[in-house]
Amino acid sequence: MEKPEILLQCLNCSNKAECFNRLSPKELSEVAVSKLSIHYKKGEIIRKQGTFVSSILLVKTGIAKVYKEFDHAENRSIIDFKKPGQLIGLADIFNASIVQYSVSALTDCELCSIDIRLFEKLLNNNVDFAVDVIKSINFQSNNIIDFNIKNNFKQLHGRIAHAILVLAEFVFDSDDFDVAFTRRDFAELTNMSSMSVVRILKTFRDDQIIEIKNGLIRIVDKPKLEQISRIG
Amino acid sequence: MEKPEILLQCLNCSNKAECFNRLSPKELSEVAVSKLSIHYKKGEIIRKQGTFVSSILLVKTGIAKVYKEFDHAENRSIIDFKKPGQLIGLADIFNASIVQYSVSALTDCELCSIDIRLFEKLLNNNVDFAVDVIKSINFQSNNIIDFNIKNNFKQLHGRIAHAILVLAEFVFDSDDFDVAFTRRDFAELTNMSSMSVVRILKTFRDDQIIEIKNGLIRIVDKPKLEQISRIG
DNA sequence: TTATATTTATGATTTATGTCAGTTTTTATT
DNA sequence: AATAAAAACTGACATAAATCATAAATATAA
Repeated sequence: MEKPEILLQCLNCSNKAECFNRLSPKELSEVAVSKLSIHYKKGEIIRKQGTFVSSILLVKTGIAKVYKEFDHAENRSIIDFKKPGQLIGLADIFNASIVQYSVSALTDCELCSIDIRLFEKLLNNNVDFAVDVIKSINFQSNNIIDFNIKNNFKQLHGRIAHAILVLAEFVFDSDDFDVAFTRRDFAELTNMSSMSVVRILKTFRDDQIIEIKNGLIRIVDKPKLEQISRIG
Repeated sequence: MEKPEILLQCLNCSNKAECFNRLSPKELSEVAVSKLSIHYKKGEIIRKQGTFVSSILLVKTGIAKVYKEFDHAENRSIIDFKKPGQLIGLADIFNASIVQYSVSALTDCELCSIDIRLFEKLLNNNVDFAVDVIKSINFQSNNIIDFNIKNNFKQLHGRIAHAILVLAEFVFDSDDFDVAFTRRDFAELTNMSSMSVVRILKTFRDDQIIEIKNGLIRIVDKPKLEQISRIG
């Protein structure tokens, strides 16, 4: 018996989040038939803090940034990035029914949207799935907390060095960024003013620790960057 | 048929974490017979970052503080507090097998220790239990992240005001603290130097926003404190 | 292309916060 | 009660970092 194409789409998806491997074929087909595929352009808002939770999203391509807003969005703080294979919205599960963090597209993104009721049903019926979700949630929040604490202990130079290293290793998967990351993004990630970010990126460039071409960063002297991150 | 006393202990425990209500009597009795009851004196280390995970702990009485250590413990950052009914160690589940956060007794504490293997077995066998654990984990980590971001946006006066309000509302459950919270604790919670904490608590006292008697804080002018927290 | 908005850059200045050194008070221990 | 140890306090000082003002460079739209 031939499987319907729509099921194969999810079955063969190479960017599936790990936990979906715990679903039975029947469960996965439920996801497959009801999921929505959406495309976001760079800068578009994917999920807005304060709205009702309606879905869990899977990043298929692109990178999304997760941030918290305060005081009518004048103040923002970037707390995480989502790349292919990662789920957006796990932090909202069984918590409030209100979205906790805004998410926007750092690059063009393709996402799959899964109805939150289906997702919670799967959790309630499949303990392997639930256990894997616990694993993901813990992994994510421990990383967020860890980044924040390390950031807090550093002075500005160390913060930027640390942020660049983390972005290279865990977000862009390369020392040669192909994603535009603005000074303001750095500021919102590291809790400093964008003026200071400008200044410090400048000194890093002058000292030939990084290169900036067309607004894209490339790490030139990684050991130096690691040293600055450690001591500063 | 009479239930054995040891089972009743857990069944009737008034400080049980919510998720244990999802366990069957048989499962709860497994916990009851294997759990260990431990007493810690104020200041003692309950759980040490970097060691192997061996247990999940339930706070029965007292308050514990959760913190992260860096550079051989010279730098510490308090990230959470645990009070009766709350579980310690959920962040370590299915993550690494290494304890992520140190925990020490802020006051004398009575804890129940549950073998991590039993706890993970229960998770794997009881989906209602697992779902409730997801709920707890999300609740905790969202609060930690929220506190941190708010703290980061404030200046020193606002940080201390915010910290005092959060401690009163969510940790000590009273505007009249009965728990000694040192200047250094404030510093490690709000990411500032203890000298600055001293100064600011002094101005709060001079301005009759708080009272400090025997080292214990009492909130006198809550609206003022809220205002400082908001604007500063 | 021009026009407009956004981002980046830079110097001068102010402010916030940490550091250091010394003193007093409180807490713990014998 | 006496002693030691830790915590809290205070002022002077240094410095890190934000703010302001303004210009240059890019990106975006008409």
